[in-house]
Amino acid sequence: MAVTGDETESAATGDMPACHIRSSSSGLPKSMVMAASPGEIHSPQQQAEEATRKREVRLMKNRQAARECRRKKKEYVKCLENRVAVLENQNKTLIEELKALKDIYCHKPE
DNA sequence: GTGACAGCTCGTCAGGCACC
DNA sequence: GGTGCCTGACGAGCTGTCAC
Repeated sequence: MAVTGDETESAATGDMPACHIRSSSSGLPKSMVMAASPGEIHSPQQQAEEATRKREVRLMKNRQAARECRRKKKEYVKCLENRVAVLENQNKTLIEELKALKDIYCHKPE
């Protein structure tokens, strides 16, 4: 069986697979992460630069988050497709089994 | 060759949710 | 409340296919 219990559970609840590990670091360049403290900002130009920098950091983080989100979604869909294949096989086996049992029962001498 | 179309990927925005 | 993360929705750009 290729589908684990956890996957079965998450599929039943509609959640993503449990194999996802959340990374603590953002993966951003240090130059983007290091910010001047608010106390150091005085001029309107510095404030504008700070706002621009913050926006760039936010966009970069969101870009990475979107990539990760899509990767997880693909993985989830793959899990579901595997599960469908497994269940279809099980179904086929059970139908064959039922057919065989019916055969035996119908031809049983009285 | 090329224009139309469908399908896919990516970046961005907006809203919900959890945590503090 | 403020902040950060996650994800659905949307638009833009790219690519493959098909009819002409």
